[in-house]
Amino acid sequence: MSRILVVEDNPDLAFGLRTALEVEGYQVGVAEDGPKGLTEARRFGPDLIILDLMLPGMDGYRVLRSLRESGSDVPVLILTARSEEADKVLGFTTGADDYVTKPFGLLELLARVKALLRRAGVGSNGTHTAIAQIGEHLEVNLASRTVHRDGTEVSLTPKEFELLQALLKRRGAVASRLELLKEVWDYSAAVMTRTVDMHIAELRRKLEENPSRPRHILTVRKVGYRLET
Amino acid sequence: MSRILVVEDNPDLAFGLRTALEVEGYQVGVAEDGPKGLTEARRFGPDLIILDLMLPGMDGYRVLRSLRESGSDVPVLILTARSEEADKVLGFTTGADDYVTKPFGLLELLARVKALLRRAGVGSNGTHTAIAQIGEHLEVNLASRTVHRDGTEVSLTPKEFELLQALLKRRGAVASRLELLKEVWDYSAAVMTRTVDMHIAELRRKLEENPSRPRHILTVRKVGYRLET
DNA sequence: TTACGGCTTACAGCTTCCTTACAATTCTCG
DNA sequence: CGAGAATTGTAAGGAAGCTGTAAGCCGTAA
Repeated sequence: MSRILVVEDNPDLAFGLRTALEVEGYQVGVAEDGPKGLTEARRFGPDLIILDLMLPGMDGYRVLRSLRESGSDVPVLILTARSEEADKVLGFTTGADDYVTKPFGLLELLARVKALLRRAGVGSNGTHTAIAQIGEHLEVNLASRTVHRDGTEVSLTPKEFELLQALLKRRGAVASRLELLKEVWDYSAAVMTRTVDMHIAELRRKLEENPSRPRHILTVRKVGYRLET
Repeated sequence: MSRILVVEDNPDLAFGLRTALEVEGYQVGVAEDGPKGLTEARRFGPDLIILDLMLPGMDGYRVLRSLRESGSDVPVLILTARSEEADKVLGFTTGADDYVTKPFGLLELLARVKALLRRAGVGSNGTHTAIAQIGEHLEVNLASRTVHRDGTEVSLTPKEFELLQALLKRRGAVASRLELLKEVWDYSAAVMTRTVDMHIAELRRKLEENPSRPRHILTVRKVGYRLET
């Protein structure tokens, strides 16, 4: 399912949005201020961001601007109490995709979210057209099936790339060995084998700065692995 | 410049919108009822449609629905006096991309139009260039179906040219063997055959400087090929 | 008939995979 | 805290799989 990041400092509103969005089947992340929003946008890799304009510290415009300056193309829906036309125009000019003023109807908001995701070409399973970032150094391009580390291409074998893709799909969450076996190797039974581990080691060797002390492809003992971005 | 179709029966409002949009540099078409809107959508080929919901005869929802049913993916901004949340949700569900209620601010509307065009990936002009460049040395002229390498013509067979065209359509992204078979050979089933590979080899021989070390027509193991420009 | 394009087949060469064995690490329990 | 057990990391080699490419057949058009 698609991933949505809510950047909102009001805990009640944030909770309400998270709940409503989760009921709709989205994976939701929440950040309570601007800088955290920017960090999460990179780490969480959302397909859409709902951004409050009135944030403590760094206001929403600045968040949006630095998001766009960093090359992100993720759809942004601005949520705010300011209903002046000039504010709206400023929001759109800065690179927003929609602008909803409080108080708003939840159903309308959900409908707008869905419309934005539809337009941005995100399928129901979060088919990113874009490039996924992992940490500071790694970029994964799903369309061309290439991976770049600090700008230079790293060549992965087909299995390695599929495994990375499977991890990426679950980024932040654990991928169990069985899940990975099913998805990458389409095993039906839970054959005990070290195949997954071996390919993980290979990925680490190619992608991690220090393969013996991985910072992105982490081990979850007794279960499987987790990709931290 | 982008083309915008306004479907609006109120002449004053239609005129106002047309003027405002033209000032912004858009090419504007106007239709005063639903059926004409549909006709114009096909004839005029707009990059965006501004659609009033309250139209004589055929209402806006029906226009939108039959537009989408006919396979059109053009962004649609609904413009209406109805501000009930249920109406908005219905609008989005039917396939609208934005929903603005009257009375509206002209600047806001223009900003929303611009945001929609941006998101839909419509540049400031059309996207149809007849000549495609591949690297430093190759030029592909789609209109005359010729390929030039360093200025001198390379003769491709019809199949070779179609294959190149299919790769070109996806430049940067992977084209799977099955996709290529479907598109160039219109195969329905996934017959296992080496035909694609053979023609790729032929293309490389004719287009690449060093066919055994291709720089443009790249192999993506287990999947297919990728054209890098 | 000849020339050409298009397709299949065959095989060589290379890449990729998986298994196994052993090392290293982490956990558990006395 | 320490020993043993469980779990994960990793290197290596043979087997399997994939792609590149040459050769040949067939149908069609000149």
